[in-house]
Amino acid sequence: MRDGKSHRMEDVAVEAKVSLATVSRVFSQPDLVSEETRQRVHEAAARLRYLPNLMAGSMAGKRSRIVGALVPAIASPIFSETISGLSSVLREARYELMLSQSGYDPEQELSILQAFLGRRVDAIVVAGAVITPPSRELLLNAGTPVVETWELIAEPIDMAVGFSNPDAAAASARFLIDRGYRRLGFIGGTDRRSMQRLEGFGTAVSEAGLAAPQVISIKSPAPSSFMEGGAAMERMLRQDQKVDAVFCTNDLLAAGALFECQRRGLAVPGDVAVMGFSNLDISEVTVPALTTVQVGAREIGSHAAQMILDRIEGQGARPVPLDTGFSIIERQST
Amino acid sequence: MRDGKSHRMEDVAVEAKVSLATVSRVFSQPDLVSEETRQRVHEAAARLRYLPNLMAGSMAGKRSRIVGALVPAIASPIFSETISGLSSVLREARYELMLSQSGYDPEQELSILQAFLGRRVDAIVVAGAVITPPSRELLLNAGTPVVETWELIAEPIDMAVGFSNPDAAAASARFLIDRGYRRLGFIGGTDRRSMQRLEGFGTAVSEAGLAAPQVISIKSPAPSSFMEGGAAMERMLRQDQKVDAVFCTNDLLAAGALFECQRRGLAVPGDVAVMGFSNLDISEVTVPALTTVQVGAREIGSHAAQMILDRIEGQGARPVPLDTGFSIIERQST
DNA sequence: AAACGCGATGAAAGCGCTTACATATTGCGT
DNA sequence: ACGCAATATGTAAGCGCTTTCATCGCGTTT
Repeated sequence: MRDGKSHRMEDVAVEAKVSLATVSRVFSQPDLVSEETRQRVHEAAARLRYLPNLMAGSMAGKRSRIVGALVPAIASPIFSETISGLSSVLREARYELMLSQSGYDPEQELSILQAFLGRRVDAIVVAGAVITPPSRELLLNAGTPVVETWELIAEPIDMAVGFSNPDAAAASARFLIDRGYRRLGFIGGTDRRSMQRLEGFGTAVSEAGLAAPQVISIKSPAPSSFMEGGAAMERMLRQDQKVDAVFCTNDLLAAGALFECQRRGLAVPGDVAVMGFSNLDISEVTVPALTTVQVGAREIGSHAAQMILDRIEGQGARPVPLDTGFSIIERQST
Repeated sequence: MRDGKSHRMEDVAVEAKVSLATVSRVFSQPDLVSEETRQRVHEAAARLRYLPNLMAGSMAGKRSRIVGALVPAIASPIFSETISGLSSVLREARYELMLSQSGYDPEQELSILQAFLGRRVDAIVVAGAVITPPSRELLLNAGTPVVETWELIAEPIDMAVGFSNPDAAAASARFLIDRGYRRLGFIGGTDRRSMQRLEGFGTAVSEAGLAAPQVISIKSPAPSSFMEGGAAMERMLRQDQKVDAVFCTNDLLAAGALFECQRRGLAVPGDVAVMGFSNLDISEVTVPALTTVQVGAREIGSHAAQMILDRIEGQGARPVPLDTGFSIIERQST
């Protein structure tokens, strides 16, 4: 420990009686070094408990081996599988994840993206974030690879991996209609993805020749809590137009709605059917278990990571948006 | 854009007709620069869309302004509030969060900590991780500030913020006993915190002169899913010794257990009471809502962040472990 | 035996910042 | 009017790596 500081590559070089450059090669391009030297260097490094300073490495080399991920809220389970998938694949490739939450605030969003760029992350993954025009422009100018997820953006900034929200919602509507439900309700937020789902849902309903769905919009910036689902279901039930099935834009809302029904002694699906979205863990265990839409949250994350790696390591062209699809999982709530 | 690369401080210096050092000062110690120059530099920077390279800054200065956080699983809601609290406070102080998951694997844990140290993070926060001896030794030698959370470690590596798991569990046992329950069950994992809770719980039960609790141990490395709670409850009910109240080491297990009871038509709390731990969102909305133990998950995170900041910015001495306490929240499930 | 190619190593020039330290400028007391 | 402390700015030495380019042996080729 040189005077309280950790050892540098040069200390290892001295210890192993080779040059600084050789030590560097041992760690980053081992084939260029003879077996014997390589071993000597490794021993010296171990003796000194040497840990390469990757920041200095990033500085000299071109890459930081850090990927920034931006989510609306870290504590929301909606995106956590995606982040987990992202993290796993990145780690394996020796990249690290820098994570930040915007709290649905456009200014925070911009400031976080700036911080990421300032740290010269090799890529940025945006999980269902707002992406306001200033943020968009910042990213377009920066030239850093960007992956937008959870939707198939019409004009992505760069890369995209997700599924068609309108299609998934339309399929859900048709599913409910096929099951015989006729008076549909829709509970969702006001964010872009919710609106897209509403659009698809509404279209499918009207194509089936049914009355437009009863819509309960949750104004909260974070339309994803159990409580809000419960409150929305309460409003839904208070309406004049009675519904026989309610589609919620995520499983948290759906579970909240389901619990609200239980609290009121309503039978699900007898009195009203409830359908969720995302296939979170919770949907599988409630009683009744929730019919929902599987969207491969984790795969979205791992694909995003893979796209980034392909782009950085190979110099592959920009891939087309990747459609991860969706499928409806039928359970007992419908 | 110098030939595809982003601008450097020197470009700004030229544009503003000042020296490199002055530009640096404008960004890091603005008081040292005259109002007029400062403005000129800011204008030049804006004109060039200059974004300071914080990595280079970290390299030259002493700090990376990055904090590493290690959790067992990113997708587990148990620690996500803690991480969120951590992230919020750090961001405000212009620090970034580097997040990684060990997947309960000691080797991963070690490798992640090495990666953090290699990146010269300014501090490391460990959220209820395993901390195997090799990891521990690594951190002890590194000299990087470390915060261990979610328990009051006897000999922390460095700093600690959390609560007494045995005490919290003992209080839970006494709570159930006070409510008249006599044949208690305990559902938990085999990780250290679960074991501590079991110990506290058992002690309180025996001090009350009751028979030892029926224990169902979940061997899974990630003892935190709804499914596991359900399976454990099923085993519990299949035992000879009948129980009238079951304490679960987290709300996910408790909710899973509750749903299992619903599935079997058992009344909660009539036939069996269920109590959880952590006060996750879910505990508030199930029917019946779960009695649980509030542990201030988010505060643990924000306190950890504050400790780190105090330590880094001030040169405060190592603070004593911070006890964030706990409190029992009585709801309808008991 | 001179010329050549090749693998292994070293020397040195950055990467884009921060920060002493040195050097002007300015205002002020006397 | 002169000296001195501030105040403002510039100069240059790193921070710990990566990487190009040059060098040095040596076994081959003709």
